Amino acid sequence: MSTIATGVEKILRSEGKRITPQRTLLLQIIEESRGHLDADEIYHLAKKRDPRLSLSTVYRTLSLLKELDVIEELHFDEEHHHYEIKAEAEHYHLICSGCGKIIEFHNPLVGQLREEVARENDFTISRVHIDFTGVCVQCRAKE
Amino acid sequence: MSTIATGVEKILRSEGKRITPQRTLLLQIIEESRGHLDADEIYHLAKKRDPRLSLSTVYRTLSLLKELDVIEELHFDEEHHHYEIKAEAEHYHLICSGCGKIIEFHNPLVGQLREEVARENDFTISRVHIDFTGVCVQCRAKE
DNA sequence: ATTGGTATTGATAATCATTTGCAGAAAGGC
DNA sequence: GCCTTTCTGCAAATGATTATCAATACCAAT
Repeated sequence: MSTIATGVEKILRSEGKRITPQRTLLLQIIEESRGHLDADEIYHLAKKRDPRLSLSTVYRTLSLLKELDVIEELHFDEEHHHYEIKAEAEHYHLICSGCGKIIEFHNPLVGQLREEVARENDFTISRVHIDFTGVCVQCRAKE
Repeated sequence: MSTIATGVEKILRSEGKRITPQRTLLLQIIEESRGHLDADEIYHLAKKRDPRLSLSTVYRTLSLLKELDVIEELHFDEEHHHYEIKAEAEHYHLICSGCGKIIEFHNPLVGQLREEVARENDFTISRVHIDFTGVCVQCRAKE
């Protein structure tokens, strides 16, 4: 059913990995909730559907999916990491320091920036990581 | 002597904080080594000059200097953090995945990008965080 | 200079997120 | 269904960072 999950099954198979209910469930959780959950949140959401699930499995699955390039690990200014399905289109994050809300954005200037910086520094850039921290409209109104 | 250290002393005093040899030493280390050290590296460097120094003091001083906005804590794709003197001019990082080298860069496009994104999303942006991961010339040659 | 009050230190234990070892459970090719 | 090998769950281990607490040392006022 879900486009991403079926694609991932192929990748798993081709790597000699197995398709287990835990992996399927975790992938669903990450996919459905479209966004930026951390390991513990994923664990609790998944546990509602499979109470026997262990946190180790969450971490192991997360690192497997990361290896397979299915999800991406995000390092915001926090102690733990967040994960999201690796989208086709690159995007970046806008984080509200008031409410913690995370907004994704795109902008063509990023491409230009990337090219310029690569040229100026003789670098082959493979990953772009941009996040802006600030205050959203709602939080600004509250202050 | 060092411009930064003397400035920091004022800030410390005005906050009722004390100036201790440990703090002075740690600030020197961070300042001298111009760059992106992690807590443990700072600890070992400092310990050479003051063998009685404890790791706790390193962490405490680091978080104090961060509060005072003297240094900045960087979150690269690693488990631990890196620290650097907060430069007047904002800059961003280019990280070589081959040798770990970190290059700082500036680019006027960043300002444009920031403005556009702020306007489009109704955000007041206060911090910009950009890092590009890739391969430097030297490492590319080796492959 | 001495003192006293409080911030700071070093050593150690505690915490939090994440990882690992191991024995039993279960995919999936035969 | 069987058998091999990967996975899982649990518990214990790890690595980075933070908290505790008694001892020490700044520094402002005497």
